[in-house]
Amino acid sequence: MENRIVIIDGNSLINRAYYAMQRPMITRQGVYTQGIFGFLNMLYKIIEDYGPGYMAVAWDRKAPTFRHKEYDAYKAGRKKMPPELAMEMPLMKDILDAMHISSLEIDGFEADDIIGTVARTAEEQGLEPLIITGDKDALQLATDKTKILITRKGISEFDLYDADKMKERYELTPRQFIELKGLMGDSSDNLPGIPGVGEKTGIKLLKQFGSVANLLANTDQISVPKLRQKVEDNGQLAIMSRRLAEINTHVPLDIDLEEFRMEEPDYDRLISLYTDLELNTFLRRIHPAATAENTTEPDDEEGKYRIHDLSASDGDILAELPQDGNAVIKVFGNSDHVNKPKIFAVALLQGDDYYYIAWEDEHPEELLDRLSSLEYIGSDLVMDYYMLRCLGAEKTRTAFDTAVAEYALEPSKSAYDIRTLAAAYLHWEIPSEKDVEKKIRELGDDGSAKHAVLREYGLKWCRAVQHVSEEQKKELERNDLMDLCVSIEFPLIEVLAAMEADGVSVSEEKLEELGNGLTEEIGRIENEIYERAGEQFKINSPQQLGHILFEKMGLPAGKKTKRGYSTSADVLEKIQEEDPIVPLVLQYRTLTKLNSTYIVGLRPLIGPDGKIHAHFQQTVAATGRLSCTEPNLQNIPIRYELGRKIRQAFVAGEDHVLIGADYSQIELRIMAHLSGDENLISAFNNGDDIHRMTAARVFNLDYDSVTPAERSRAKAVNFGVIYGISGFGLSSNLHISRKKADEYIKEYFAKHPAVKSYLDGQIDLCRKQGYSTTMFGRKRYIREISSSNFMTRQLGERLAMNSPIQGTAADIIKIAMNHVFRELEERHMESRLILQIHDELIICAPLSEEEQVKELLVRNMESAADMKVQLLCDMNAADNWYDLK
DNA sequence: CACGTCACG
DNA sequence: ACGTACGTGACGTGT
Repeated sequence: MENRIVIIDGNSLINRAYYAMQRPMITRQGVYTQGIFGFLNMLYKIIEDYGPGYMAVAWDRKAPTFRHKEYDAYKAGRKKMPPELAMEMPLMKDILDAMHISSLEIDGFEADDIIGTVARTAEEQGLEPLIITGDKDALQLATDKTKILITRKGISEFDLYDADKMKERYELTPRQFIELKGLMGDSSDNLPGIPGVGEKTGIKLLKQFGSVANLLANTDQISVPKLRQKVEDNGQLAIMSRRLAEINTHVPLDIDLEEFRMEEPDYDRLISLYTDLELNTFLRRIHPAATAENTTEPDDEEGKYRIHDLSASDGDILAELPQDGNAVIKVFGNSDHVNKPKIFAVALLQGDDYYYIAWEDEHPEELLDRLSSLEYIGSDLVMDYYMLRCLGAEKTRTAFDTAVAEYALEPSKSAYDIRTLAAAYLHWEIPSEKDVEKKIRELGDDGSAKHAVLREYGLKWCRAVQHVSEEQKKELERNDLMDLCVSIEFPLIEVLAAMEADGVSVSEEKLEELGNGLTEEIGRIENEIYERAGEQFKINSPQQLGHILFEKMGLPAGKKTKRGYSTSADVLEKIQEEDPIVPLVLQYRTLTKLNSTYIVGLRPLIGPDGKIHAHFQQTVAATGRLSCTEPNLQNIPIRYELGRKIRQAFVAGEDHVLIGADYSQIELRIMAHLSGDENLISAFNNGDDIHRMTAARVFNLDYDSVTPAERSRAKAVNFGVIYGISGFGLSSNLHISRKKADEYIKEYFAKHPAVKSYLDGQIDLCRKQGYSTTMFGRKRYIREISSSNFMTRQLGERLAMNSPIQGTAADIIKIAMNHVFRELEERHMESRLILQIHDELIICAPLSEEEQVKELLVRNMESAADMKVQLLCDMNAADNWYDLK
């Protein structure tokens, strides 16, 4: 719409954007961007939806008492802008400037007044104003030409108001909206209005009297005596509130509407701003337009590549392929991790030679061997390796992985795909998988069309990986992270791929049997719960359950959640004795959890080979740990017998045995080492029971007289220390008073002063550097630590204490995995590492290798790091996971 | 898609 | 006065 002018309330929108984001967005340099991010999302949406010909953004710049001397407390109730958001403001204005969108601000006036003035002027000159704000005050500006968009649900949705819609919604004209505010006031603006008059009464009065002035002149006509009294008593407040509520549409502003006309942005500046602010979504979005003139077009040098268009079935393919060295690789295929993956094509880039191998089932036996002789550069290589390994490749060595490298640089990011990285590092636009699929569909799904598309896409991909990796190498060096990548993370990739490809054997029969038992029991309990409740309801719905327990049955409710009563296990456990329905509900929860997650959820993930091939993800956990999905094999039940039985379904298979070893107290040992606390070190090196020892020290007991209950309390204290101790946390965990918990902590630190100074030191260091570091140099940026919000800052401090410990443990077991994998390989053994559960490794071994594996597993794990305290493992063997204890 | 809940280390 | 233990993933419910 060419004659549409969009006028935005900048403060209102960036505020809403800032608070709508539940997680902070911060760049590596520590610049907050969540307000900008939300603002831009909204801005782009408006431009797309309305295509305005003109646009301007208005900002508040008002000394509070300048205009409204009458009422000093005006807006005193408003919260000050947090510094995190304040630092975003100049950047936001820079971005708008680069977009050639005018920012309007005048000392002494609010954005509202500027908006009102611009809208009035624009309307007089024949334009159609559209006002965007989160503040309902602006509704008074609506006319038949001027429309108002009010944000809803944060900033993602809008309600459109014009004069008609106002009439419909409020039964008032826009001008009467000012009168309404005069009557009801506005607590956020600290406008008093008439006490006791809200929206309902206000509208009723205005329908009768039309305005505040008319109302006050005719108070005798107010039918309700109490209301009449209130109006008469507070007439002055209403008049003042009304005056303050009215937006000034005549601020001193020279308006030349032509200055607001939409223009092409300054792409260079915008790209540099988006890059610095790590706003990759927007970088990508402006890219197609920007590249045309402003950045290196990645395609213009494509001519320099020698394209080798090959087919796996070619007799002489081996002669065509590189013999050795590094190559960028991208394997196209389908791997759902249940069925055997199918490779469709392999793309390789070595120097200026680009090889595209259309994959055929018929191919020389040596083809996979040849592919095993290269070292690879890729992006998320574990996927490529998984497919190659499932088809028989035995070696998949890594020179570089852009996803893993980026994770090392910044482990809390949400996306590490090459599209995002290419946009961030190179300003290149790589087509998305979706675009590629669409293109293939359009061309018809025959093989040659698909190959044509993938051949082109593969080269783009490989070139992006190549260039991104060069940039990342510099960054890794600058940040001392190259070593972590080269000696731990990159070698681990093929270990994970092999673990995924080998998979874990699962007995479907056993699972079925366990499932039947559960289903039967669930049915019984379900009926009993319905009987006791007197009705049927969804027991797993916290909302419905809360209604039944706390309203219908009148049981004492504990904490509340946003939506109502909390029905979490710790709340229910406290009222277990009150009614037999409570323990039944707890039991029902346990059983349905086990059944739906670990029986029903697991079954479809078992492949035709009788195995589960879970994904081990290397770029998810901010501390450096691995994570495991589809299914998560790192949270298979163990603590309680009933759930633990699920492990019976995970089996070694015929003539095989499972061998598992787990580190004993690895995190406490790491803390002993890092802090250098002599008491802890000697306790560990003496082989003492550390929880018992802690109990003796903290509760002033004799080591030998510590009871199991005391030991268990001490264990919670030890965990507390690792998690970044807080009195509240410990007290709620142990169900003791806050005071008692504080005493324990005080006593712990008194007995372990080195631990205290170590943890304090970690907080200090993190505050200075902005990140925490593990023994092996892994970093985690912790912006929370310099937050102005107390809660957030405390969280940051806990993270600063915990991350080096949890992260070092992650480093150590990764090193052990690398060593175990390599030794099995070098000794040409058939045993396979199949699982990692944070402090535990499990190998599936042929019976003939059992003894060798037991030795090598423990040896490699215990020697993975050199510390002031010994690393010790417990080790077991059995033909199923349950018996591995 | 967010939330509450609960499984693991 | 704030209202918290650290790190994950999957499920069912309800918007």
